[in-house]
Amino acid sequence: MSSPVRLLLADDEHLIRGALAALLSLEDDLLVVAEAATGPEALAMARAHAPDVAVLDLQMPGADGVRVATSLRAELPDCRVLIVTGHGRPGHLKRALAAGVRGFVPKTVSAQRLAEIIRTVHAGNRYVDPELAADAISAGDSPLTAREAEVLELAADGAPVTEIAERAALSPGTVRNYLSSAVTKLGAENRHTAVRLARERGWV
Amino acid sequence: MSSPVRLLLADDEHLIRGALAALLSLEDDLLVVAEAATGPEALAMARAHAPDVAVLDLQMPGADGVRVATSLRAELPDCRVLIVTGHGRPGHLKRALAAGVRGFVPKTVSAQRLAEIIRTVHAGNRYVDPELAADAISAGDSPLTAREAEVLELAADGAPVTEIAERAALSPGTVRNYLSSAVTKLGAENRHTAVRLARERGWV
DNA sequence: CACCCCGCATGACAAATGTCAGAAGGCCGA
DNA sequence: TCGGCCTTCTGACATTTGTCATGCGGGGTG
Repeated sequence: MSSPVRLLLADDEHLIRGALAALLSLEDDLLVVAEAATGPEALAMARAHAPDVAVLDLQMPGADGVRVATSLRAELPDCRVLIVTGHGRPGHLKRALAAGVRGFVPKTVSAQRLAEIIRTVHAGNRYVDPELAADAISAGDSPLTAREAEVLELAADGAPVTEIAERAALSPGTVRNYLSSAVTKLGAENRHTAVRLARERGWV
Repeated sequence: MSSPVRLLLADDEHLIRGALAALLSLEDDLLVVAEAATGPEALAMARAHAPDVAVLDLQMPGADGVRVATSLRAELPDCRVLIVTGHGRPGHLKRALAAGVRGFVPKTVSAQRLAEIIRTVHAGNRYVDPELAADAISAGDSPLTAREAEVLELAADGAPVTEIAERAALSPGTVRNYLSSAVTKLGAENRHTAVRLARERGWV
């Protein structure tokens, strides 16, 4: 047999990360060489250990999985990235693929499946959970322009228009226009439902 | 040594549940006798296997951990309940304790710690994560009246006042008054940030 | 019983928000 | 080069919120 697949595991929940490390170590062609709890930590660990495959949680403090994947792609092009996620939003998948991620799976898979998928990814193939893929396709592309999405994101935590305008360095009137067009494009009643809809589709 | 502690594991993420089961099985005084992926399933499994300790995820489809705990308390008073959660909101802890839960820990603990805590809970003691406990104490009690909380909850998804009024069978003016007082009590800028704050503190 | 708080309501006012029209400059593809 | 789209702005308007004063009835507590 050839040398084992060297893995980096990143997940902020110690319980999951530890358990996963233990389970994957049972497979004798897999070897966990590093663990991380945050985005930056994952990056540092990757630099230090140059793993074959990085298994990243999508939601982590610091920088999310996709962001880490982007940096990784630049710094360690040989390191394949596999993203695991609790609740898979359609848009995240698209972003992940755009960032050069090779695999995207929900946490509902079993450890056996995950081990197989790690091997698939390591072999240079891609793997995307069929259900998530179907969701992503049916959700379609975002109808929002870059600015509309940006302004909508700034509106996410309920900030008033003046604050959004400040943070986006735009005139308040412009902000309201973008918000208005985003709301109509999404078929929402107001900016807040618009934010929710965009979130659900992964467009923010 | 006495007979092992019989465990029920409930978590909707197969990956975590399986990994956890494997890890806890390594401890020779712990025995996983049942697993479940949803609230109702957890309940059915508990009835069928009468475990000593039920380890429940807080967020599960069907019925959340606290709901399951309440039912369990009535049907199987001898079954101790331990809740594990990803993001621990202060209010959840309070609700859980009120439901007779014996332990409450975040998923950031290690499997070793979890095993110890399971033993603690099985021995009849309680265990609450110190950090979560501190949060809960500092967050204090909800300053909202029942109606204020109700209206705030209905406002959560960005519905306009008229719709909230309809759904709550209240006059629109009354709704606005409740919203207004909730907003001032929470020190928020508007209803939406108020909803977010109340969510963070577990008051909705 | 008087008092106070809560639930519920109304009315009025100021501020924020949603919507529309119009206009200027930049960039890109036909 | 022209038309179309995106970005950015302004001004005006209707609607929705947020806030406050005030009123009435009910359920406790002292």
